[in-house]
Amino acid sequence: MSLRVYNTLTREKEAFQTIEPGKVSMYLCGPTVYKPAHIGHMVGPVIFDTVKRYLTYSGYDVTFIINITDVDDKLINKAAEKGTTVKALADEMTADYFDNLRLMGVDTIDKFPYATDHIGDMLEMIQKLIDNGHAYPLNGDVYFSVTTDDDYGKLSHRSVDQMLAGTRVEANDQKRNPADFALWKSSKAGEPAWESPWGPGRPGWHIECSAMSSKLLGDSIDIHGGGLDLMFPHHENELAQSECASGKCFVRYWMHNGLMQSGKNTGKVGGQHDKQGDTAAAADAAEAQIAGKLAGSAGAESVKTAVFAHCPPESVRFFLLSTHYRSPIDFSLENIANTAKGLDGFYRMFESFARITGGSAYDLAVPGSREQSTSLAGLPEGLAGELAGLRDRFLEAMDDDFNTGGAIGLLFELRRVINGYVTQNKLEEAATAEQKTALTTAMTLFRELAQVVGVFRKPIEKSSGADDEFVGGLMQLILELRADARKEKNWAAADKIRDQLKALNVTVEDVKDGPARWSRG
RNA sequence: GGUACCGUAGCCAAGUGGCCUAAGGCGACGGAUUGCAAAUCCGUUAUUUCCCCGGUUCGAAUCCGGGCGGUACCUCCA
Repeated sequence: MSLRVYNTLTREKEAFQTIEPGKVSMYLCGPTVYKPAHIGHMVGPVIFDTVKRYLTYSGYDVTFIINITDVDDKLINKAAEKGTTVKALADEMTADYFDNLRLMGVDTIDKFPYATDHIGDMLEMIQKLIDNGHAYPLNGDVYFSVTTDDDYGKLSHRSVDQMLAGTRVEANDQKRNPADFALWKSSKAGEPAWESPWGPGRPGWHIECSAMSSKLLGDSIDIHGGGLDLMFPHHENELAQSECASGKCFVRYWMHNGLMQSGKNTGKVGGQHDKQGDTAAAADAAEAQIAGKLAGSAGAESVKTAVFAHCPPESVRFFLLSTHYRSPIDFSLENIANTAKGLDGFYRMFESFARITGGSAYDLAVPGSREQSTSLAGLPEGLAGELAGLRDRFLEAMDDDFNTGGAIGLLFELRRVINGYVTQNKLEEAATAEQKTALTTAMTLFRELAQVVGVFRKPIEKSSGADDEFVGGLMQLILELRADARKEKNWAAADKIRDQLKALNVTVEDVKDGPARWSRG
């Protein structure tokens, strides 16, 4: 079985074949950095980070780029509103975006190009489009002429006529066709401006992605990703510009992820771009609600304060990946809490592993490629068979258009197999060297597959309270007193201590021999 | 109005022509274990069924048609 990818252009799953053997170029539309990142901004990066991980694991050499759009009308307006400069605002919001990506475990991006660093490339592309008759200047602006492109509309599968049918188009426009879109906009006084053959101005939306993609990855790339909301007009326009400029196929596989929605308050919470006026307003409203619900305060707020304060980033990542990337996903605290409960079982498995082997599951040397996958030789036959079967199913799921939901289901099954091995052989009580080796091998395979989807890579920060010397000492004392009571079969006292601690959100677990375990939260 | 997507158990969710007498998680119930718990393991939890109605097919959750319900997009400039 080999990799198949759903291509928005053809609306079909296609066998994955790269332009250059063994190499993959990926471009994902990043944010316009005019406000703090919201939870919807994290969807695309997490998904495509996972796509890159799997491609890398499968042996490809992947180059992955996410752009930062740091010049745009909204940015200009917002900066003016806040009494700051466009640059200062963009820098601040970019830093916030990066912070959130890091917390989500998104760290496979090779480069974040900034639109303002590539104005020259954009001017070049615009000039080329004018030269070959696909664009025309008009009063200091430059427009792309959609009627010169026979293919226009092939991505979103609609014709220019259809698009105009439902919209109120003001006819008193000098554009050749109402559907023509701006490549370059003349600037008004006080606005950020760059010199151009058509006078001072700034790039239109869309051109930055075309220019940077072709500059950094070449005229033809393998994968272009983004939220479903970007399919039209953004990607359609990018596609038109790029192919008209280069005369080559712009993108082999267009991949669009579903958008996040917020429970009852349905509607878009956010794709990767919130560049359109009306939808941005709707997104703001939805976002304000979420932020309000989560943080107890209204208004747009960064993910790290609005969301991560309530649910660990790993649970959010796991949640995003537990459904198919093309499906919409409902964001709610309840759903995340459900996911978090599932994760707890994995963390406990790691703790059990540490008790038995004396080592951390996180420190295992994990194979980074499918070819060098963990060897199951020497394992008990039944165990090896089960693990091998689950690995095959996991890879099959990922090969089928990155079915992370199915793959994560297999992670749960893997957990059950490992826990079963531990329980059946009573490894917590005593384990032979051979059994420890077998357990370590099984855990290595688990981590190998988990890192493919980017989870369980680092120990989570657990506020167990054990790191606090005072609390630790206190707990030790309390549990010793309880152990004494249990020795005397004074169950009333022992249960009272355990119940009262439970009321304080401290869970006590008795262990057959040795001190009881406790955890907080 | 146009263009798409979606509708699987109490909830989340995979599966998109036969291996489906439909993964997995959460929850619930029963058992092992425990002084009792917790954790873990085992079992049960959609049983002419995959929103409804028709059709294609030897065979459909999966394809086609029609309903019903939900969602998104139809830019910038003005």
